[in-house]
Amino acid sequence: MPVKPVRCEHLVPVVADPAAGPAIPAAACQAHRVGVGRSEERLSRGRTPVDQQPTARTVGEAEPSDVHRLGIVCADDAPEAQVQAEAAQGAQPGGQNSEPARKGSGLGNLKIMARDQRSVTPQTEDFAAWYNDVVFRAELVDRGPVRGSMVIRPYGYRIWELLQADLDGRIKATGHQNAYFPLLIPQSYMQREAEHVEGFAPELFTVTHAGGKELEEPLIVRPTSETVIGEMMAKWISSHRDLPLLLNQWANVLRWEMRPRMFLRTSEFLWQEGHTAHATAADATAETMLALGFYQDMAGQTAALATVPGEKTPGERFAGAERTFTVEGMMRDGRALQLGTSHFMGTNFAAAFGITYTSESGTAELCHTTSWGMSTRMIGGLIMTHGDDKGLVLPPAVAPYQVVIVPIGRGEQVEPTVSAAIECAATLQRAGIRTHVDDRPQASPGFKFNDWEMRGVPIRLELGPRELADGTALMSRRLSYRQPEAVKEAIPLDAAPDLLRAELAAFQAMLARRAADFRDGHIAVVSSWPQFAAAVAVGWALALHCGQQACEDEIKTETTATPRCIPLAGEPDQGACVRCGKASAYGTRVIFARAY
RNA sequence: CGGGCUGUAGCGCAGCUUGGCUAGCGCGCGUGCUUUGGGUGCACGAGGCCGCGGGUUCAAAUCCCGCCAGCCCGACCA
Repeated sequence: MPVKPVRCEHLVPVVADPAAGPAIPAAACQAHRVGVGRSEERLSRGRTPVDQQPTARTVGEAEPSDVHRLGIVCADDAPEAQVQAEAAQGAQPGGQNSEPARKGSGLGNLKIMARDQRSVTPQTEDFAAWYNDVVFRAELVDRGPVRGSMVIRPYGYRIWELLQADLDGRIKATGHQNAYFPLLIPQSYMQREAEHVEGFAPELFTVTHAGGKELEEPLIVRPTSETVIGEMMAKWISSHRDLPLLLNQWANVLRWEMRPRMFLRTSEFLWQEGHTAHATAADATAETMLALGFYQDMAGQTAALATVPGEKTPGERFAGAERTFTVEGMMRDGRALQLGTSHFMGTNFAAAFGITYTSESGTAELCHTTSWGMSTRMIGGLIMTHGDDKGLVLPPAVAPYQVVIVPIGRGEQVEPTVSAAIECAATLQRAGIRTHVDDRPQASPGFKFNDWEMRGVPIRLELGPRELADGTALMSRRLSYRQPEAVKEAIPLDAAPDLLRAELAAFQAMLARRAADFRDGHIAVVSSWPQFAAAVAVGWALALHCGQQACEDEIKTETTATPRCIPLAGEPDQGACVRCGKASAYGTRVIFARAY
């Protein structure tokens, strides 16, 4: 992935929006937490006569192959100018009704709750509040009863399943096999690799009692599975013929979190962890890079995220690893999010767990191991990369519903429009397009439009008497290529499957392109400390660094920015450290950014 | 764990300063009518251990102490 550096002066505010009105102090936004409505119940209760035909309602699901087909699209479908226009578009304030609420005099500003409860906090006003509004209102998650826990609701879980299916395919296609290892790990296992224990000690959950009695040896709830899997690998590997051993598991892990944040930092999260053992360091290194490629590819092709792959600096390395690699994503507020990570362990774990093999020449040798993971955090990355003031924006490849059909009609027209919608959905479904019919009788069309836009559905079709008469549907995109956004387009129903497939592919490409442009526009090559500080305030800084831990710490204290990675594609460069002036390390520039 | 803020109906809030009427309002929810092409309107209705536990008082949503939870800012992290 090429890093296109721009000069510092090209940096722009994260979201340029002169129309957004006065900024409101974050403290005042307290009042703004948005709760979760009951529309889930509504969905299940709103039975209509037409609904007795169960085939049609949210008909089926696309085949995994369709997901891949949609996911891999060319990024050049949308002309640059349109993409630029979109970027500006995304920054516009949300729904039509949010305007009156935002103006208002001094006192009004303190009472933000005066704003329409139906719209989300604008990103420019408070990005964190915006994020919270979106995850709850789009019904991706709900809060669990225990601090730091998260309930992933059906709409959010479907996104995870789509990501999962994509990555699982990539993992299996390269010869890895899925397995499952236990949640509970003897405490002694954790202690065998010195750095590993030390690194994880502050975040461990420990089980001290079972069956009403205190355990002789406490159990650890896995924060990651290197230790159990290492133990099993030692048992399973004896000859070079057993290598490489390529394992993966989909699992939950628990790590105590001081400051939970939905998807980004919760005490329990879902992930995939790959664990492999190899004869040589070269093989293991190649594996490490292969896995990193999974994440980079899936982030770019499927999630439409813009990333920079690189190596972690020693201070950011995984506990127990020799080298750690990462795929860093750029969020719309200019912060970095680690989307996937891949570790070369050398022989550290092999030595700790006795993972050895007999070589061809008969000598006993230590294996070289790797591990790599991608978690539900990726969903947070999706939200913060594509979302706007109307709410979520989902790339078609991971959208639970790629198309939502809103039947429109009153009185006697309800039945025919709803059945037409259901029929249309069935056709699209057969064409591999995930389609949903919103036939809630009590909600007005306008409400549904806003609702599905908030939930990020890429394409909406309106089907009313007029369309029925001439065999068309009115299509509108969550983000359009044209201005003004509200433009709707009539499409012939009989050509809908092909047309929509193309639309979805174009939409996917447009998002990927937009994200890449945003990333490139927010990475600045900096050569002085003031430039550095300015750059990390709004985006990423590409800087020469001495590599000293103390210097890193100072940078962090002063700017809250940390080294995110040493880009793999970084051009050779050296000189004075941007902070302390000593000779630079790493042979190339390092990305510094504020991170999640 | 430190600093700041907040817990009253599903959600958003008022009431608390100065203790006392039946604890209110908006949205949402239910029923009926009316409506439906960008967040329909009207009527009626349901819904509240006022975060939890103690204390002061004739009397506590209101005052005092403790605890718990959530949000924002710092140290940790996929």
